[in-house]
Amino acid sequence: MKIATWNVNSVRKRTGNLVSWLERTTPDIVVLQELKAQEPQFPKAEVEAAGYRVEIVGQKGFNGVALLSRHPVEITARSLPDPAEDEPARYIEGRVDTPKGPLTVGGLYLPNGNPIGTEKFAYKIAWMDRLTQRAKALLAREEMFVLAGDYNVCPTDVDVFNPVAFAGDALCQPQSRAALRTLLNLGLTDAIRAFNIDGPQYTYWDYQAGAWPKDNGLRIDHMLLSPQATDRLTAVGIDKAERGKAEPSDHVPVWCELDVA
DNA sequence: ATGGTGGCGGTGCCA
Repeated sequence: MKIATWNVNSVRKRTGNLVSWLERTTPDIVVLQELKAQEPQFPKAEVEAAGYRVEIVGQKGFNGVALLSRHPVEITARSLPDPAEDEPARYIEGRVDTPKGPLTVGGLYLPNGNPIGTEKFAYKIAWMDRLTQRAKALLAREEMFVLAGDYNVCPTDVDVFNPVAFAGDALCQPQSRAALRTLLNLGLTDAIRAFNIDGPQYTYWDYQAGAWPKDNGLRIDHMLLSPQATDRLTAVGIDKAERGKAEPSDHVPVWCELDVA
């Protein structure tokens, strides 16, 4: 069972890249972020033609998440619990059956939080607390789950090409990192670090200032696994080559494989 | 060289 996450930065602009990547890499379940589209604007027919069921939580112009699955899926949430009336489209969660029991996949687009010292940063931290509560509820089931997406947090300075320049950024704040550790310390595993214990493993390169050719990247897209999922984790990857293609997203896909045969 | 890029929507906001 191959599970992937990708912040596509506008699904309409990325339809070609997305479909060719789906057809080439054939993940079983994919969560997408930053659709920047409402549900009717999503290229559903193209993605279905590639072999996927499509579930969308859309929003006009900003945010937007989706869950794609090659298998029957039950959507279990379209936001984190206790959403505000104007809750942004940042979370989707589904459940599929496997020979080893149910697998839940949550797709999330965590608030950026810049600039620090504003209500935007407070909202980020509050959203991380809500995500942690959701993780606790899922952990109580003692089943496989994966919380995947754009976390907008660089866990450590190793995950930042220039830690000094980013010291004041919301993605690198001690409070942001502490909130991510609180989530991890529930007993979750950062899948990429389970196979790559050190060194840069970037998933994002800014469009500006030649960040990609200079490899000035960040690791902000993560897959956090429950113990039951971690027990079946066999491989992980970052599809870095997507960043070098024409009209790329500024993020690349991150994936993991679980042996549930 | 205090800029630079990209997406949305049709101006400035967001990342």
